[in-house]
Amino acid sequence: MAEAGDEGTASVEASGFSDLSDSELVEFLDLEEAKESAVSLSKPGPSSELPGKDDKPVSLQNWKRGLDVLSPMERFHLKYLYVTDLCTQNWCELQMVYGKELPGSLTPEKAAVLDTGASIHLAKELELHDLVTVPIATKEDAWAVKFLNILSMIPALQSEGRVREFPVFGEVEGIFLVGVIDELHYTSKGELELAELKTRRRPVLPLPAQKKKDYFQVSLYKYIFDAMVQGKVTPASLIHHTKLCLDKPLGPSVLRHARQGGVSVKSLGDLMELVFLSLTLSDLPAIDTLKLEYIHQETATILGTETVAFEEKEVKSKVQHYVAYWMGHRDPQGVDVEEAWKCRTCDYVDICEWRRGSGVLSSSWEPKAKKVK
DNA sequence: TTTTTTTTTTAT
Repeated sequence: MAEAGDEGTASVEASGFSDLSDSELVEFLDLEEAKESAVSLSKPGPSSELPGKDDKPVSLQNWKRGLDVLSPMERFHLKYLYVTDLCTQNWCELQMVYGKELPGSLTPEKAAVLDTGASIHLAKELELHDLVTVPIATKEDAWAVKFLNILSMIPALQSEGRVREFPVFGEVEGIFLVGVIDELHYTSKGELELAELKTRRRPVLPLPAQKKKDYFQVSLYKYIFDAMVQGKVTPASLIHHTKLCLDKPLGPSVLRHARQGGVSVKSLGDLMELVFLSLTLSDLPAIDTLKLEYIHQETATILGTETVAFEEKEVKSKVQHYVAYWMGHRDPQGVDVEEAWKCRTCDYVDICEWRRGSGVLSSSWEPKAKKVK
């Protein structure tokens, strides 16, 4: 399968400070506020002497306030979301928001666990097919590679009965979602099954809260995949959300890869039409079953296998609720008090507004508060 | 914007 290489990324990211848009500047301001909060949380000083409150020019404050009307989609400059964004949102909406605002920082410990998981997934994929790196220069190239993958995976699924890393995309409740299905295969009964592998550092099954998140993830995949094979995800919708330029010429390495794969295509538009036809005319069924498998990273012991029922109504209403945040129809929420234990693994626990606002910081959380008083 | 990779710290 083809992998998009990251040629050209450097020049994109090297854009100068002058390119900074208004809302990007606001993000920096927000960041400073967050730092202030963290400081005042750990060592509260005399409240009237908090610095910097009145320093900002009035015009700047008004400007900032005006930009508050931007939806999170606009504020973060997002054209679409990843399936896993909504899953993180399912775990804790505020944690997801902080992750978008302050990207990057991972503890080495956590990074190592993620890395191991990624390697196991890669090894699984390599069992099924080779990987080819295709250098890309534009987002059009990147999507072209994705399309070429779909074009080769559909016949592979129908003839060999199994593929991994199947790309999915489509509009759900007004928002465009993009993701990758871990594995699709036909069972002995001839049913199309989605299998999602979850590797775990410790040899125990996840808590219900995490299982719920995983159920939601596979449910979203089915929702989008089914829409794709039913012709509900149109090239027009794809173009509308991703703002792909059909007239931008594809890179030479992408064209070469297409040719080698037996796809004679001259433009991205051609390719999209081809994908649409292949998806809808290949007799691909909707996904019949959703399976999750949990294995131990170190020993590869199977910890458990679960089959999930697809509850369309429930998935839809959850997505509607999450989308309401992204569209700016409501503020983000933290976890309920009974799920405050999630905060223990959260990188943003020190700056989290939710914890201060909802009484979670009361005696049971900070026994010190009692002593001090 | 190339998606995803996975959750701790015990002892009661």
